[in-house]
Amino acid sequence: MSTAPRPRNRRGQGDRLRAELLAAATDLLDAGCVVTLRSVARKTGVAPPSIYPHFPDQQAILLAVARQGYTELVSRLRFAASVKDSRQRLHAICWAYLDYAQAHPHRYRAMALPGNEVSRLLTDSLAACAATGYSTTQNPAADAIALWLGLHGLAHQRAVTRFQPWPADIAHRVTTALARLNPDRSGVTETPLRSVFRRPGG
Amino acid sequence: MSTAPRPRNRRGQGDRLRAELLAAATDLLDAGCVVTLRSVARKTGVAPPSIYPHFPDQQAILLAVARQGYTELVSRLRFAASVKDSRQRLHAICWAYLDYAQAHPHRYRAMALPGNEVSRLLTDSLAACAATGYSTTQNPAADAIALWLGLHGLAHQRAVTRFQPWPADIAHRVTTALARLNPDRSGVTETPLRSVFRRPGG
DNA sequence: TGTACATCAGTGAACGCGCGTTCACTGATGTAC
DNA sequence: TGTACATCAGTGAACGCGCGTTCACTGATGTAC
Repeated sequence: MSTAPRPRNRRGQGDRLRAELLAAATDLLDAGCVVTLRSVARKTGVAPPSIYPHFPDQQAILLAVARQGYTELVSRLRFAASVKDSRQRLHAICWAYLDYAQAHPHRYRAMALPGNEVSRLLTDSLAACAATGYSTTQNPAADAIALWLGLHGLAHQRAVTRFQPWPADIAHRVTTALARLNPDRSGVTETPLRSVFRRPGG
Repeated sequence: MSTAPRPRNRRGQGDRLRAELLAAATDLLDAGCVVTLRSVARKTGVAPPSIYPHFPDQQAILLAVARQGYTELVSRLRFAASVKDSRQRLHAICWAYLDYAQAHPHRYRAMALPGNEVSRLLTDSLAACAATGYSTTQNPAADAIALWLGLHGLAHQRAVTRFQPWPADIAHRVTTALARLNPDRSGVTETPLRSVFRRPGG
């Protein structure tokens, strides 16, 4: 299975390799493989030293992957933040966050989340929810951070462990509680928990 | 600096080395060093092959460290669960959890938390809080998991990032919200957030 | 329009390193007789 | 009480491997004249 050798970029297009390396590193990470300088080179179809003009060392590659992942996550959150109704907007942002983490668990784990941007988006929606009376929060900024930390806990634990005997509405529980949303049954499926989750002494 | 050679265990005491290896691996992990078979052997003052009678391979060592850490964490939570008042008990458990994670951040990260035992302890206290009227939870078991995930998010993010521009009462916010505790100002310090945390547009 | 040359994009071989794991071994110590 | 022997606790040297990084290089391609 000798693949055709990767065609060399034209003159002036050298930066394309950087993008290819980044994509290869992302693929390796997502596949749960070790991201080494040599594995990235192999995956890209390039000799190991070819990486150096583009990245100073191996951890710079992983850093770039993480940064790109974070940027992508934030852009999805921003899109979710375009929902009109403040309560639905808050839910959309939370769901987008959890979806992204679930879709790319390894990538999510590798991201050292600064959280500032996430919190800012959540703060805006949370403040809007407070203004509309959806939320009883007294401090949207602080509760936005609390909400983000809750989302992170759920997202991370989902990314780390395989079997999760949690109630099906766990995400809803975490978000509504931390956002201090008033009880509102619209669109909420109260799943029968007994099937997936055994209550103590029950 | 040639240290005196480690004295060989007496006959029948061979299992002591296992404990020494485990302690060395824990120290290395806590110090943020790489835990390799050879580094553990070095730290213990023993030749690399000496490990094999005690652990089948390197990841078995790390697994044992993680398991021991989890056991220790749970025992601390159990101790915290001896507090009488249900509300204070819940807080004690949460605080013990966060304290342990903060005291051993690397160890905490290495622990693949099963969470079952943690959730069980939280469920009991949460059910007690509901009975006393402290908490408005309708489903202590499910909310205990939500609470645990929130604690995990906070603990993990604390363990991962250095600088955390979060409000000082963030732990209190996360726990009370997820435990659905009624507002109760007893013993709660409402810290001035403006100093550590900038509100949007403020 | 032709050609010499600089530059660009990437190669191939080699290095030293720490790793996990194997093998045959050593010397102390308890035990059977 | 003495002694041969089995066992135990651990060693030392060696292996093959993949790693990050270096070095001098190659060949295509754009550009100045």
